[in-house]
Amino acid sequence: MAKKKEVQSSVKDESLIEKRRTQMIQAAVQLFKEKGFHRTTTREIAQAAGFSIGTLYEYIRTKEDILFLVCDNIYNEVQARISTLAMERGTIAELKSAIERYYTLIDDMNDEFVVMYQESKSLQKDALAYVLKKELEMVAIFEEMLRTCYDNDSLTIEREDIPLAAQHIVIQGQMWAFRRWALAKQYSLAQFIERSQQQLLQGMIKGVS
Amino acid sequence: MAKKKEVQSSVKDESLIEKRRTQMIQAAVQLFKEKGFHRTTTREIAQAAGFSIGTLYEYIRTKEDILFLVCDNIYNEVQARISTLAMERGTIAELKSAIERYYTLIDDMNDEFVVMYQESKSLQKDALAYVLKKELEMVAIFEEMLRTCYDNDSLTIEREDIPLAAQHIVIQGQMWAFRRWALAKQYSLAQFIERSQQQLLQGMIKGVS
Amino acid sequence: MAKKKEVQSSVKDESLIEKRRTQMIQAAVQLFKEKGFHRTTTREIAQAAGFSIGTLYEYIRTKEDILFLVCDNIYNEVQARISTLAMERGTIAELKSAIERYYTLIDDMNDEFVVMYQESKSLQKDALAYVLKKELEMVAIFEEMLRTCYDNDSLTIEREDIPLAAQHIVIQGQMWAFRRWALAKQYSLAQFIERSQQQLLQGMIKGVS
Amino acid sequence: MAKKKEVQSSVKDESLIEKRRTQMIQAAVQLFKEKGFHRTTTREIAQAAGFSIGTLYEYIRTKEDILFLVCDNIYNEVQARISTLAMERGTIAELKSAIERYYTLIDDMNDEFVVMYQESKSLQKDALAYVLKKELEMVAIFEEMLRTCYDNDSLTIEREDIPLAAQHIVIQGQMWAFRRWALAKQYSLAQFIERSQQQLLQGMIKGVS
DNA sequence: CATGAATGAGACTTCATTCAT
DNA sequence: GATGAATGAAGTCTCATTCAT
Repeated sequence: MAKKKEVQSSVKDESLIEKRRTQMIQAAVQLFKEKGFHRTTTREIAQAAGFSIGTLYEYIRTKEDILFLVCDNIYNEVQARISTLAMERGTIAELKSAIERYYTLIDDMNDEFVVMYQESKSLQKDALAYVLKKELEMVAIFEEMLRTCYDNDSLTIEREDIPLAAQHIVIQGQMWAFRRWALAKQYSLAQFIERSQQQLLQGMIKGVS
Repeated sequence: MAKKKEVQSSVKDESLIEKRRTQMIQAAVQLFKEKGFHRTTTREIAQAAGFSIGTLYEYIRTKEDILFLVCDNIYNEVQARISTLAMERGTIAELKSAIERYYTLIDDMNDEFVVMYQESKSLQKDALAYVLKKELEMVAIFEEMLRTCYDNDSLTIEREDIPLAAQHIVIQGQMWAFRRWALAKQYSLAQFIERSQQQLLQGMIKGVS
Repeated sequence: MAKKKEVQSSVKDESLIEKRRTQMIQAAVQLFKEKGFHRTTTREIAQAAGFSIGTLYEYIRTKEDILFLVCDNIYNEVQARISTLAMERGTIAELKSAIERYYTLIDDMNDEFVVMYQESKSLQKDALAYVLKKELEMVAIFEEMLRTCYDNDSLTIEREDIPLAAQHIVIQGQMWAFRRWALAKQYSLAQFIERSQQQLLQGMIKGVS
Repeated sequence: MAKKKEVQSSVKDESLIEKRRTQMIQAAVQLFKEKGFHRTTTREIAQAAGFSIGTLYEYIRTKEDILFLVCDNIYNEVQARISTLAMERGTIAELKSAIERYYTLIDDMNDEFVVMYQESKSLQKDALAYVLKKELEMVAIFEEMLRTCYDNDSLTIEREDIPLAAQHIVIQGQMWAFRRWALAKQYSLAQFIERSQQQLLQGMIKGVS
C-alpha cells in the first residue's frame, strides 16, 4: 500500500487536508466534466469548492495536482469496492458478480471516469505512470479471476486469450462510461450489465451452448 | 452529404487551401499526439507545417478549426474506405471483411484516431455535434450490416441487441487505437483482428457451436 | 540617543521581545545573505527562527521591520565596540587601533554587513534615513579622529580632505565585507588591516617618508 | 569576443531586437534605480519602454533577462570606453588618465552603476558568474597598468600589493557611484578625481615625495 | 498571398498579513 | 502569547489572434 506519489500541502492538520481535498475534488470533477481540465481555471475550482484561491494553493502545489488527486481518488474508490470480491473458489457466478459490481461502480462514478480517461494524459510523466499502473492493476484483477476460473476447469477459452478477454471486460465498462448518453436510450444499467455478461462470457463458459 | 460545418478561409485558390490544410493537419496530428491540443500552440503548428503563423491564419479562423479539420479528415478517410463494402447480400464473410478493413484503417491512422478520441471534446458545440454524428454513422454502418445478416437468417443474436453489438465492434477498434502499445506485445494486427472477429461474433453466428 | 524609529510589537514583555527579536535577526541575516531580502519569505524567517508565522507577527508589523532590525542591530554593535575608543589625545596609534577594531568588527559581522549594504535600499524612506544617519555617524567618528590628529599636528593632509579620507577608511572596510572571498586568498585579516593602514595613512603622516 | 550568455528572443529582425532592447534597458535602469529590481514590475518596464507587456516578452524570456541585459550593457560600454587606453609605454600619466576616464564614465553612467551593484546579486548563477567575470576583468585592466608601471620602474609599491591597489582604484570609483549624493556637496567630479589620484597614487610613485 | 511583430486578456502561482482558536 | 489556516492582491508569463508591410 505504498504511496507512489504524494501531493504536498503546506497545511499540517491531516483531517483538514482530507476535508478540503474532498471539496476540491468534487468541485474539480464537475468542472472538468463540463469544460475539460485545460479550460477550467484554478480560480473556478477554488470558488466551486467554496474557498479562496489562496486556500486552494495551501493544499496543492500546482493545478496538475488537482487532476492527479481526482484520478487517484477514483482508483482508490474503485479498488476499495472491487477488492471486496474475495474470489475464493473462482466460480462463474463470482465473475459475473464482479462484472456487475464494476459496471455499477462505473455508473455511480460516471463523471469521474470520464474525466479520468479524458484528462489523465495531461499529467506529468511520473503522475501518469502512477495512474497507468493503477489501470493495469484493474485489468489484472479480472485476469486473475479468469485464470482461476480457467484452472477450475470452467472456461473453454484458450489460456493465452485471457489477457485480451480481461481487457475486453474493462473496455466494455469504459463503453458505458463514455456512451451512457447514447446507450441509456436503449438499455437500463441492469440490462446493459446482463447483455454484457452474456456477450462477454458467451461461448467461453463450459456447459453453456 | 451536406457539409454541416465549413472552415472559412480568406484564400480563394481551392487547390492551395487543400494543400496548405493537408500540411497543417499532418503537423497538428503529430503535435496533438505528443502534447495534446491545449499544450500545442498555433505557432508550433505553423512552424511544423512549414509556414508562418500569419499564413496559418489565412486558412483557418481559430485554433479549434485545426482540430476540426483533423477530425473531419479522419471520417472522410474512414467513409471512403469502409463504404466501398456494398454489403449487397449481407454475408458473414462480408461482415468479417468490414471489421478487418476497419481495424486495418485504425492501425494505419493510429495517430489521428488517438488524437480524435482524446481531443474532440475540445470542439465547440456545433463542431462536436458534427463529429459525433459522423461517429454514429460509423456505428450505423455496422448496425446495418448486422441487421442484413440477421434478416439473412445468419445470426442467433436478438434483434434488439444489434446496436450493442455494433457499438462493440467500434469500441474494440478503439481498443486497438488506444492500447496498441500494450497489445502489440502479444498480438500482431492480423492476430488481433482474428481474435476480435472470433470474440465479437462467437456465439451469434448460426451453425457455429 | 533618541530612537528615530521604533518597531512596534503587540507583546508587552520586554525581555521576551528582546529574545524573540534576536532569534529572528539571526535567522533573517542568514536567509537574506543566501537569497536576498525579497526572495526570503516571512514564513521562512519564522521557521528558521523557531516559531510560527503568527508569532513572528506578534513582534513586528511588517516584513520590512525585520530588515530594519537587522540594520539597527549592526549599528548598535558597531557603536558599542568603536565608541570605546575615547580618542582622548588623538594619536596616530589610536587612529590605527580604531581602524583595526572597525575592520575586525566587519570581519566578525561579515554576514550582517553584507546584508545591510545589499538590502538597506529596500527600507522605507524613514527607516532608510535612519540607517543612513547611523552610517554618517560612523564616518563622522573617523572624521573626528582625523581632525584631532590634524589639530595635534600629526597629519600632512589638507584639512578639507579629511571627510574624503574618512569615507575612504569606511569604504575600505566595506571592501573587506564584500570581497573577503576574493581577498582572503591573498591576505589574512591581520595582513589586510596592516596594508590598509599603510595605504590609507601613507603620506598623510608626518615624519613618515 | 565570445558571448557567454545570450538572451533569447522570438523576434528575428536583429536590428529591431537591438532597438527594442535599448528602449527596454533605458526604461528598466530608470525604474530599477527608483524602486529596485524586485519592486519594479515587468508591466511597468514595458509601459515605460513604450510597448505592451506582450511585446516585452517577445524580446526576453524572463524578467531576470532584463537585469542581465542592463548589466551586460554597462560592461560593454565600460570596456569600450576604457579599452581605448592603449597603455603602450605604461607611464604614470597614462595611469592617471585611465583613472580619470573610468571615474568620468562612472559619473556618466551613475544610474546604471548603482543598479548593477545593487541588483546583480539577483541574477541566476550563470548570469551572475558572467557579470562577476566582467568585473574582475575591470580590476585586471588596472592591475595590468600598475604592473607595466612597476616594470617601468615607476612604482615604489611592492609587486605583491598591486592587486590590492587595483581593487582600491575600482572601489574608489564605486564610492563615487554610491555616494555621489553625499560627496558632491563637497567636491565636483574633477576635484574628486584629482583628490583620488593623489590619495591612491601618493607614495607609490617614485620621485614624488 | 505571405510574413512576423504587436497586442493584451487571462492563466497560474506566491506571499505578506490577519484573526479565530 | 502562540498557532497556523485563510485570504486576495499582485506578479510573471503565455499565446491566440490581428494587421501593416
